[in-house]
Amino acid sequence: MSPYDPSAFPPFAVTVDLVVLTVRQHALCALSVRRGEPPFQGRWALPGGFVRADEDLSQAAARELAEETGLHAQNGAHLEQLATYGDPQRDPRMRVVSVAHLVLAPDLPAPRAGGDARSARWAPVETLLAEGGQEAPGELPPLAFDHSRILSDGVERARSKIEYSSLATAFCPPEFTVGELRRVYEAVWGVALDPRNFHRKVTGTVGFLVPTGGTTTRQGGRPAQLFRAGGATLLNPPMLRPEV
Amino acid sequence: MSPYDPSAFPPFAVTVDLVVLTVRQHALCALSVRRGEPPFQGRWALPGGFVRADEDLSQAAARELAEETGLHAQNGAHLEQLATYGDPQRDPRMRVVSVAHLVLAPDLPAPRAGGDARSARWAPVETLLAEGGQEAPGELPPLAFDHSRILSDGVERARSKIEYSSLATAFCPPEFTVGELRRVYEAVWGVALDPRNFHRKVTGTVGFLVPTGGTTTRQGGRPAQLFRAGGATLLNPPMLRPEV
DNA sequence: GCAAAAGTGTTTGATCTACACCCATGG
DNA sequence: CCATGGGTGTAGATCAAACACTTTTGC
Repeated sequence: MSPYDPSAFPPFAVTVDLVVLTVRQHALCALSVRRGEPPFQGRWALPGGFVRADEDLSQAAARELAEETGLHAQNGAHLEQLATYGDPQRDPRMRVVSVAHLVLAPDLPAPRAGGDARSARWAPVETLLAEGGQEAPGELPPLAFDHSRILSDGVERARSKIEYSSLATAFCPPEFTVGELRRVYEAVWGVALDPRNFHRKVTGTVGFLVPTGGTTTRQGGRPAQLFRAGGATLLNPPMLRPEV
Repeated sequence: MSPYDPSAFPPFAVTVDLVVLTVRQHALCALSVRRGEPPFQGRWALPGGFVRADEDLSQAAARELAEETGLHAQNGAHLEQLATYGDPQRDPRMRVVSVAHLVLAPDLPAPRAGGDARSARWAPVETLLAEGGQEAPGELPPLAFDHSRILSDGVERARSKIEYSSLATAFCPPEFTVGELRRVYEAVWGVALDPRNFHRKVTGTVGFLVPTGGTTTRQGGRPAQLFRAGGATLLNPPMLRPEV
């Protein structure tokens, strides 16, 4: 059998699933949607959907993101491919290969899913990934399909990538303070960082932050300088993540 | 339209493509195979093939690797998923989504493709990625499909991953010297490293190298200690890649 | 002996950590 | 005036770069 005989390939469905992360109230949160139909009806899952016949994978991811959250990737949010999941048993109905994407977004957007706000929500990743044990009120068992695994991989990617890239700024609004950026790192890593050393580090890395000239006191205390993300995408030297 | 209506999804073919890297004669080389049929007949391409109906993606990659090279992933070689490529135009015949995998292998194996040695070969990645310009004798235009892009992504992944993991040992035979490991880094990064500092660094990182007790003079000069890869997979602190 | 590669020691500079200290606002 | 967060200075530890030097083999 020729390896490229078009009549010989088994048919697959291809989907994109989205790990959409944001930082709210000092916690790393992910977007989840409630499934309205079997399988896993009523369970929480990652947003996603089928790739259309004429769409590239990243286009499909951006479209699903806009449809399910109103977020547009070019508007500050960051979108990248995460990994692909193709276990033959991962969907009980048919053979589905899912190309997961990772989105890092600022806190601004309120979730919406087809106009039904109750069927989409932000939840702390610790809550979504807590398996077994008693659930908090309103919490439900692990995510549908293999979405716990996908979410876990996405969180791990985000945690490691903010070490050596400027991606943490994708969690911030267009203008932000050093303290706000530090609280992003603290929320994503789940650690406390020294504010003094953090300030010196990020302001000393050329191309990371650009002062806008403005200041704000929205965090209280002495007015803080406002910054925009600079052009640099790679941090050298990297931010050091404290030992656990 | 329901997003999970089984009758509504467009059909895709799903393949795995392999970026198989090794170090030979102080150069980073990739495995390429000559295409025997259209499209791109006669051109070089990455090895790969269709995912079968009952196979996981990593199983398919391991199977293709064994079929096309005789390499077995558990035998020292490293296999990991790289990225997925799904441009609607990437294959002129039909909609194909390819899940690329990255393989790092020691130099030992001679390539074979269905018994036909002439249709598979190792070539320096610089040669395979050199686009345009005059080709050396026996060289051909860029790889088929989007395989130049895939190879380029795989090389970039390997270059960055040996910084902070012990993966460089996957390029070495089961027992190797510090100098051999250093020449792996030099070939993959295309730089010269200080042998003294390199030696101190790798032997000082706990869990990276385990001395076997043996020595060898296969590189000439004073006999060198032989090592096996230790259990550690993450290098902390990382190997520092010199500025270009 | 000489070339070649292995391995050790030492100096210097960069950088991270920890913490003392001052600054500018709101209440 | 005081609590709160923003920002600077500085001493010690740690680590990497550079390079002089010794060791052990093959020829």
